[in-house]
Amino acid sequence: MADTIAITLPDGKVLEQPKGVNLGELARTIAISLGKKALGAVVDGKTLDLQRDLTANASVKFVTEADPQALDIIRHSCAHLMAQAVKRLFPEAQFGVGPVIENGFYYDMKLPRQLEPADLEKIEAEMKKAAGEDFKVTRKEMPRPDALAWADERHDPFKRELIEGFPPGDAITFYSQGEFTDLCTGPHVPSTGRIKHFKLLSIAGAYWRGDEKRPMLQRIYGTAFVDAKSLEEHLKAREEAVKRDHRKLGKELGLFMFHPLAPASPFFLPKGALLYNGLITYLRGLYREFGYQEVVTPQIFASELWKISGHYDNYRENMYFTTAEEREFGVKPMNCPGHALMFGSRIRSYRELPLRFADFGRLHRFERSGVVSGLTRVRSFSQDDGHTFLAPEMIGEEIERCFLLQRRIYKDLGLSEPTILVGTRPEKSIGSDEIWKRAEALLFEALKKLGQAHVLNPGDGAFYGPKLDFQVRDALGRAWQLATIQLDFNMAERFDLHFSAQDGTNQRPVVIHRAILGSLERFIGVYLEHTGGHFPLWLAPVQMKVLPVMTDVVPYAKSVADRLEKAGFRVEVDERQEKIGAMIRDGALEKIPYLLVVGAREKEGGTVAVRDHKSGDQGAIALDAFIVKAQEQVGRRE
RNA sequence: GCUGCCGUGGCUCAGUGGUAGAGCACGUCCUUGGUAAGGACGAGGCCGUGGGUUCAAUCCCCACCGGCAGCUCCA
Repeated sequence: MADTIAITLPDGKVLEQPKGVNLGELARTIAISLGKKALGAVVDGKTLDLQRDLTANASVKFVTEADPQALDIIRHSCAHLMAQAVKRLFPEAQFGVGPVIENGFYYDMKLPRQLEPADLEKIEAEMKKAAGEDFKVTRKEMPRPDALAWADERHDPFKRELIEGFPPGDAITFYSQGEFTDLCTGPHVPSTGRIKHFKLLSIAGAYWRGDEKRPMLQRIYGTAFVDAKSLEEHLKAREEAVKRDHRKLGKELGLFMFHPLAPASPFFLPKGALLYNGLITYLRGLYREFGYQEVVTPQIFASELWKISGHYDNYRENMYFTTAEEREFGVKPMNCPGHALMFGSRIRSYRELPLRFADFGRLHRFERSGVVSGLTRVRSFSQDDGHTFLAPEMIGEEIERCFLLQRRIYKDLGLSEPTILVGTRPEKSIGSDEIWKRAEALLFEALKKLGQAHVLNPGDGAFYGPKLDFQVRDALGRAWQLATIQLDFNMAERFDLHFSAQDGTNQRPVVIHRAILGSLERFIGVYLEHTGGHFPLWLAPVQMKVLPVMTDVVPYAKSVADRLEKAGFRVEVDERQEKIGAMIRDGALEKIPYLLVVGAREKEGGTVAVRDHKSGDQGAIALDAFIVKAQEQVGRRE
């Protein structure tokens, strides 16, 4: 009985097999077709190669192209295939790491010369060749000294470093395909012929081990899919994403611009300013509802403030400084210290709490030149910033309030669900264990109460308290933090803030920092990509444009625009002597929600022929009726 | 900041060691047109900036400025 094992299949069937049965053979035993289709197997929850043997009872599910694990296996093997091709073309190549990432894979390598885009095609061609040779992929374990010898023999210091980093007792595994062998834990496809649908995408630099003090390697990004259609779709989606790039849309729609004399600092053009201020007006309405009081605070503070707040020690290299009358001043990178000064400017009572300050103040941060990008990472911006000063027992309720505000705003703006990251206590932190535990528990409680999905990000809290970050992705799949809710047990201490509690004692307030859109700039960037520039009626910089069919009706078009303006809409009239088709085309390209065509017929009947940017020609409707409908639509924030 | 790439009319982009082109946009004129581009003519460029190589540089080299991708960073 020791020489057989029981294998449980996904359908519950149990197979008795000799001990040491090979997974590939097992697949063929179950069905010839499965033997052909299988790429690997999930054994007791772990994904393994088909060449592995089973020595104990196990539950086994074979991975075919239909399974989600297939993609990872294929991509990882594709990274190896790429390395094999590179090694053929550049025998001196040294390799770093080549992992699977969200939409593909990459491999870092040191090459004798800089790669050019044309090289990708050559490498790809070589990959196709190696795949066509359909090498069997074999796994073998090596003792540590042999593994190190292998790395040295290949003159591959990076691999050597990786091997040295492994725990001494562990088996070190290698995978070979044809003439190529690589250090790897696998799993991999059974043979290179199984990798069919792939594409190399880009070349970039990347520091060895992500450390900017270590050498920079060349990184090739690529992707692979199980079938041609998925690959095609993915490549197409990438192209589409480029069309939605907010920098392109912002230029095309005349929303904002940049100038070399103010690097990384957006200029909002009239239409962009309408959008910007429209968002602020909207937020102000909510602030009244949610109990925030807006304040206006200085732009520049004496450096003493930044020494109190800790920015001078921790954040100085990201700040702008100036000296006047021999006194050093710093431009604010954040609003919180200013708010702390306001809170501390007089004796505070528990009756005033929670005290909520909101601030749209302009912030400046010196971001390193390589990190700035469009509206998503800028040096001059404004946040929908708010700080609540409150007694510790109010934290739970206040967090919930922040959540309600966030949900309301994201719903009104039609944003997709953000990923919520919970940053818990980092290694370097201040405050007692008790208060941290309590604060973290309160965050989790609020998440639970509201049924919010979230991801744990252990140790990612601020040094002064735990936080929630709300992440969304831009058109190119890059993640951006928009909202944040942070608990702060530090500020009251540093600024010596206190309030008179009900029992007559002085107590330290806790501070909650929160921003819902994050920065207006970044939000507009992400929102542009989210909407593709098709803003809802209530936010559109130009909500409607009146198009006269011929010059005779321009006066009527103007009177229509006048009525609409009086009804509160942002309207333009196309007075060019163009054909109606051209006006419609241009209006559509400007992504204006409503185009109102007026000719003799409309003038006669006091109507407008409505063209909805989503559904096209809607026919004529009385102007009054249109105004009512549009106002209702604005009210619904559609 | 690091690695690489890029910088030509307002925009999108061709192009060449002998001081420049297209389409769109713009202007004028013609056209009075009904749901995604009517026509003709015209104006518009220190070819990012500064050095160098050369008889000659928008083109080659260097530096700087700005942008893009990735890395690192985002208290």
